[in-house]
Amino acid sequence: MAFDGSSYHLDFISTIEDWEDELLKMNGLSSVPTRCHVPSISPSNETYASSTSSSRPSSVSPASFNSSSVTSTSSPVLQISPSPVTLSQSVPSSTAYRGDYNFEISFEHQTKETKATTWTYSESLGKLYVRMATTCPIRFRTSSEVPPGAVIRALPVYMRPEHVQDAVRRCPNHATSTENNEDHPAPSHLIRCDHKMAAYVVDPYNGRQSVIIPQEQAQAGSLWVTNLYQFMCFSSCVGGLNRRPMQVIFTLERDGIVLGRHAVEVRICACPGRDRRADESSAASNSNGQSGNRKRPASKMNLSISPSGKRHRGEVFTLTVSSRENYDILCKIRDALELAARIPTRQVDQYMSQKMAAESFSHVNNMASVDSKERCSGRNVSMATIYQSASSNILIPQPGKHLYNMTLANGQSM
Amino acid sequence: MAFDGSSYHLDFISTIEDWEDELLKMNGLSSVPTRCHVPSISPSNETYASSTSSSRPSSVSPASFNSSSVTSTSSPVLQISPSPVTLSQSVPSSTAYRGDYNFEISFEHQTKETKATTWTYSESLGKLYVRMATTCPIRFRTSSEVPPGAVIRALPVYMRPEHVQDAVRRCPNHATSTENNEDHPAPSHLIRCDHKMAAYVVDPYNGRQSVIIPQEQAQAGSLWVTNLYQFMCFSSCVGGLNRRPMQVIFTLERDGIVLGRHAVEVRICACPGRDRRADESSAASNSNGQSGNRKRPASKMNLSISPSGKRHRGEVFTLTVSSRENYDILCKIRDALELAARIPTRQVDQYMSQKMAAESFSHVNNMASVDSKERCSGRNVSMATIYQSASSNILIPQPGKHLYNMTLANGQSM
DNA sequence: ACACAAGTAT
DNA sequence: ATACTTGTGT
Ligand SMILES: [Zn+2]
Ligand SMILES: [Zn+2]
Repeated sequence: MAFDGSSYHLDFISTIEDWEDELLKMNGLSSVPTRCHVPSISPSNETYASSTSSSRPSSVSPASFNSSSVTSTSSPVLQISPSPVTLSQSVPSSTAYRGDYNFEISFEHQTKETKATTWTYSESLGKLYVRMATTCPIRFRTSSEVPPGAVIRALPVYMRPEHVQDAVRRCPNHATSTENNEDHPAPSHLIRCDHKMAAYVVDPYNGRQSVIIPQEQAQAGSLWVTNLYQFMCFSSCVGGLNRRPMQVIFTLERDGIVLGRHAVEVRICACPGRDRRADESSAASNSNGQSGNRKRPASKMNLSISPSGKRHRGEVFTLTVSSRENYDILCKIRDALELAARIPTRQVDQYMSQKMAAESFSHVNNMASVDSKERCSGRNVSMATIYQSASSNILIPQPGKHLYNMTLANGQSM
Repeated sequence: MAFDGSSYHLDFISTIEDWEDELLKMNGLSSVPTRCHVPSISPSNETYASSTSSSRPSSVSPASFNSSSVTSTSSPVLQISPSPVTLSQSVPSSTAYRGDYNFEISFEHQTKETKATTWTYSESLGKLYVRMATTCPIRFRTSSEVPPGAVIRALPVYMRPEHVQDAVRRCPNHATSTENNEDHPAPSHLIRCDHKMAAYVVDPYNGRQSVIIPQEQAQAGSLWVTNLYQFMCFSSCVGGLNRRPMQVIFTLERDGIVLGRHAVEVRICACPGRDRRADESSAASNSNGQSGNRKRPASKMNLSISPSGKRHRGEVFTLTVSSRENYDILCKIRDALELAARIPTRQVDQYMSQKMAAESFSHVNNMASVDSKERCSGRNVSMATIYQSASSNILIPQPGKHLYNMTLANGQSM
């Protein structure tokens, strides 16, 4: 029996009995003869219908995008035989069901970080917004008398009737990338759980992929047990979820019997905060008469920006430089100058006033600081000056009587 | 010998000699002993470094996204041994070269369909906009005396210095999808040619994929031969081109020798018309005074809301300069750099390719001219270099052995 | 052809 | 955090 620190590898379990033994130990029990709480699980490679020369015939025929030509991974995962209630029906139930053990899930109340948060849960929409491949804590509660050997399964299911029958799996891009997949037992699974006992399951009959972890009792004084989940594709991933709304069905199971169930719609995206806000406001605007928010400025009505000043036409000057390093620098500078010339006057003004405002803080008392207005006029040094300077090497300062200081914004990559 | 009606399958050619025989027959010649005009081509499966149980070891180790775990396809393609001039250099030349046979390419003049067109070519930008997986006619011209056995190769190459060394290939999603890949010999190739003699080639040393077709003489009364190409990923495909600008290098070759070359930047997108228009108007707004078109609705945020463009970073570096003249110059440069940093990547890329195109006319024979690609990397001179240069006065060029020339657009008012 | 959606660069 | 890019639905 061995842990790999994050997720369970079948490499280290010779049989499902080992997993069950470990599970029971966690519940303070020793291995018992009846190990059927996860019925008929038998280890096997996760195998897709594929054109590879895999010697093991695959019984999985996933419905979604092109899985038939996806390479077979050699990652060990559990393959579970029919678990009628949970998996093998073509449309798993998503009905909330507390059950006899008061199975509940919830999300931590977030500490006011509404912005660049990695996940956020909308109570009003019952929808979780989570950034791809980040860790999202989900809390589970059961009454204390849950029999040992129970597990919590997380199963993703499409919400629209047209798609419910499709198994939810990662898109080929993400499933076959090395990114995040190194040493992971189930690269093609959308949902991962950081639990060390996590086992990745694929239903041989409908190809649905899920992850199970043992149900554990909350620690003393706590009602909730927190488990860490990761979602490994965007809801928008082409060839995968492909913008199809999806929910995760969490079931408390024992002996293949569902003891409790809760479903949460999950949107996996790059900007959970933005998207939640957008969803909630559009929901608000149509549920009540809140004409409140339009989503869009009605297109081309947009006030067009003033076209920037016209540029004189195509005359070209040639500057000869006798050092490669200076040549490179000057190329960069020329490019910056010519690009800068494309910026609308308004933006330049904005930049300038920012600059001036910023510099009112940066004056160092023992240095001469050129007055902003005066400095601005520095912009009018003629290009010829620089040409001359560069080509005649007079960039060598005269041993100075004054020190000027100049501030530069960070992040300038040259 | 058999045709499949659209592209050439190695299934039907037992050896490259068959391909060559056919090629010569098309040129009105019978098979001849010397078949080396496509050097050392040997048929083989295209095989990626992969974790599949393919018994055939792969010599190809492509650079791009996750190819190492992509399934091996069983589609036959040609694998070409080193063709030094064209393929095996890590950065293939893209210099236009008419050569002795006046090799030229062009695009049909489009019949006013500016809208939902499937492809459009911008003469001003030298850039082709084409919808993915549609057929795009490209016209080739050579003088009539081209020796028999010549081929035309289409090789995609990334344009930015950071990516030029990556082989351009389809993203895993599209490469492994069944869509468009049924019976195609090269599902992972970005570029397809509808020619019945098309042969798909992969360089075993750098993984670059290309397609070759025989060069043919124009029909009587016509200068041009039209060939039909397809581009099988979006320029934006995640895990593939991934928004990286790309060009296609067309070479006229015989016996592995490049007889002529032309490169065309290609953007594969969903809306060629829209995107061309966007590119051209952003280009126009800089190069001439065409106040005509704005590029952007100017994001009403800018107009209505706080002008307080906050510097996210706010870090400020202070540079001391001991000459007033240099101080003025550096102020100007700093402003240009910081303004230039606000320009969207796309516009910068466009500026760069215009620059490169313009310079192809300005090469002066008795001056060393730094290759455009190489020069681009000059943009990566770190800011620290300039700081250092400016503050330690090392802008003094070493008495040069080379003269570099640099062109500057007019109208730069400093 | 327009407008939205949603990842990403800045 | 903002706003641009770009595929997609209508
Ligand atoms: Zn994905
Ligand atoms: Zn693609």
